Amino acid sequence: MPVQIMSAQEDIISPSEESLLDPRQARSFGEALTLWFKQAARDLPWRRQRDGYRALVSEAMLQQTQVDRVKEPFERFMTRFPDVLALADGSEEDVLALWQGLGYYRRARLLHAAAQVIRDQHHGVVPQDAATLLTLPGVGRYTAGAIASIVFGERAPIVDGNVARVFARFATRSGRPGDRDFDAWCWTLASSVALNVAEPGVVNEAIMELGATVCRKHDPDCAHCPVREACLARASGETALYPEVRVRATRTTMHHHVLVCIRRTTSVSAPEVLLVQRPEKGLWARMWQPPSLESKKELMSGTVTSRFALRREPLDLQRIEHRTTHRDIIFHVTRPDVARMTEFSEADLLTALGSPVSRWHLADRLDELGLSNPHRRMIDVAVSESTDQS
DNA sequence: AAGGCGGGGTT
DNA sequence: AACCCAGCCTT
Repeated sequence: MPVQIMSAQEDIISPSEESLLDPRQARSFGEALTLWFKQAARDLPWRRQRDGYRALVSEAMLQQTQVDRVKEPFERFMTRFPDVLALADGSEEDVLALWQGLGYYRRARLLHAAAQVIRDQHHGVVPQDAATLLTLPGVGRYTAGAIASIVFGERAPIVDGNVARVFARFATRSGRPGDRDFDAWCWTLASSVALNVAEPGVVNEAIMELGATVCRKHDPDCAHCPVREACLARASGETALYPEVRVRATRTTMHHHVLVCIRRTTSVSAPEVLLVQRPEKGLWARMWQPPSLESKKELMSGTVTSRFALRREPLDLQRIEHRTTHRDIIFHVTRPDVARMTEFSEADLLTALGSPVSRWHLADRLDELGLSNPHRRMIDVAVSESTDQS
């Protein structure tokens, strides 16, 4: 008998539809996916050896980040912090540096904090059950369920973007991810799967893998889907209609007026760049960058130079556009003439910018610190041009 | 419940 | 140019 969604009887208190796979159908669904996964699974770094720590690190990196972008940073991270105690004892600066380029840098600090909780409250052993994992910083119900089920075999459900897409198509369920009813339906369905299949961790990972490689958002490869016979969207040719599109946040534009100061203490020494640490909260929290002013609108050149405590016009101004999901940032990069560096007071400059924490750092060792990609790039450009001139 | 949080690949 | 991604935390 093919796998089919069965509607549960109406709940008097909650009239919202609750769909469940009955146990027999869940087992059939899981069996098909298990067989498929065992021959179709990609070779990924965190799958080669399974343990709680590797799962914790990989799942943190994979939050809202595509698999291909995580492979290299994961290997780097595991080399530098091979176990949870090494991570817990590491500095936040090193952790942020290793997170370079991954984005959503708060994840790095939360992972660091989680490692310290594990060291201090769990005898240095990564918890193995979803309920305890859920108490760790940066670990939500998806991450807790993923580690508990995939590594330790717990019957814990997981729903990520892939799972939601597979379920929505399989059952032609209307609604959009992020919508309360839709999300609750997904978690209910995931629970009925986890509770009834032989290997819940394998099936959980298989559903995600299916969503990532076969049941793709665009151009799904239904011909190679192990559950195509039971998929309602496939039957009606409506895979493109599920799930419904998520409502998008509006994007705002910000202007960052950046001063890239480069010095050489002697003519032969390597160049150094002046860096400040960003505030505790907000964009690129506690990461390093050249001093800057941020504003909604572009500041006049005179305003910038006076606020920067510079008496003369800067030599050049480079415009760099950087876009993220939530904002467009236009960097206006000013590079003071090295010969004029003595004409302003570094302390006055930093006071004017409200940047209490600063340091001169070797420009060829930026990989020791956490810097955003655009800041790293603009420093590299400035250093290479200053080297050309000398 | 809604908004903030990166960056790059894909369409 | 717009979309999305192995989500989570804060307000």
